[in-house]
Amino acid sequence: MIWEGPVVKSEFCLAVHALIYLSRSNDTVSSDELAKNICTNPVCVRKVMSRLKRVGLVAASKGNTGGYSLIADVSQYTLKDIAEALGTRFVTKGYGKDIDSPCFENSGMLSVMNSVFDAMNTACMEQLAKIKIKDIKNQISNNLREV
Amino acid sequence: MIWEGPVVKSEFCLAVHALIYLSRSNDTVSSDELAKNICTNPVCVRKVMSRLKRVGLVAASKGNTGGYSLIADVSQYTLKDIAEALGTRFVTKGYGKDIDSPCFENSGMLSVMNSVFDAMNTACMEQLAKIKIKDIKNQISNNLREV
DNA sequence: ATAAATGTAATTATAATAGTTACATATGAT
DNA sequence: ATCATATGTAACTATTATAATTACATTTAT
Repeated sequence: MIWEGPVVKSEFCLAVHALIYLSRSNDTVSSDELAKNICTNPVCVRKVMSRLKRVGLVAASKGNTGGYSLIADVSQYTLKDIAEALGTRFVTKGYGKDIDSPCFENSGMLSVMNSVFDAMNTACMEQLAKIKIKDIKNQISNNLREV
Repeated sequence: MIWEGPVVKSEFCLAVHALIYLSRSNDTVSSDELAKNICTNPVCVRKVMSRLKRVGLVAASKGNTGGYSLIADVSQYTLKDIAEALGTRFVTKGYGKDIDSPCFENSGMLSVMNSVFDAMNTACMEQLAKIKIKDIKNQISNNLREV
């Protein structure tokens, strides 16, 4: 059975962080090591990484010397690639929590607003398509230099 | 003292819904009536409407015959106008919940990701600038016709 | 064999959001 | 004047969403 829950922003961040960490390592990296570096939990790491693996963004190996590693040069991947791999939605659907309330089911308001949220989420994805992992890495090193 | 909390998506929806309701009414409308129509709470309505009032999108009057009413024709307002009036952020900042964790404060990762979120939120706003209240009203009536 | 890794279900803990209560203030109607 | 009824907003509670943890099955190099 495969885990198919909704994927939220923090998992997107985790993925970006992990991919950059992997790109700096020559060896495979375990979920424990990644978790320590990202200040999160190994299980959260594995949940995210297993999704990246399914889409072919990373390789995972089990056993004593196992862990995660990159398949190709990740620098050219865009943030959109990552978001799509995870199924992240930055603007969720739903009219607050009253999705099934009688006020909306007949007014059409819900579906209209949902299409607005879809359009916004698409706009987010287009924005992410402009940003490559490489760009994030460059900005980080720039920041470090300033410090 | 003025309420300055974070404004979330559901409050944006509430505002859109309320403005459309007001545009169909000739009289002033109380928060009770609006709440009933939007399936929410009168206090939530008042919190949102008081923000719209501060920006001049609606008028509010107290007393026996009081309530909310439109100042000008709201049809030409865009959804961006409403979002800005409320201070709604559709893509929040912050790297999950670990904003102050030691993993980010020195890496620059947090500020880099925050600028990504800012860019996404701006993209959302630009998308909303393309949509007028009038468009939402038209779509609703179209939907009603189909039913 | 076994130690150590991933994969994921199930549970618990925490944070974000929505709803409610309470009350101060204002105002039109009588 | 007073009274019923409206907004404005703080403080609290309830609910939902998200993150972290526990547990364990599976895999694999040593």
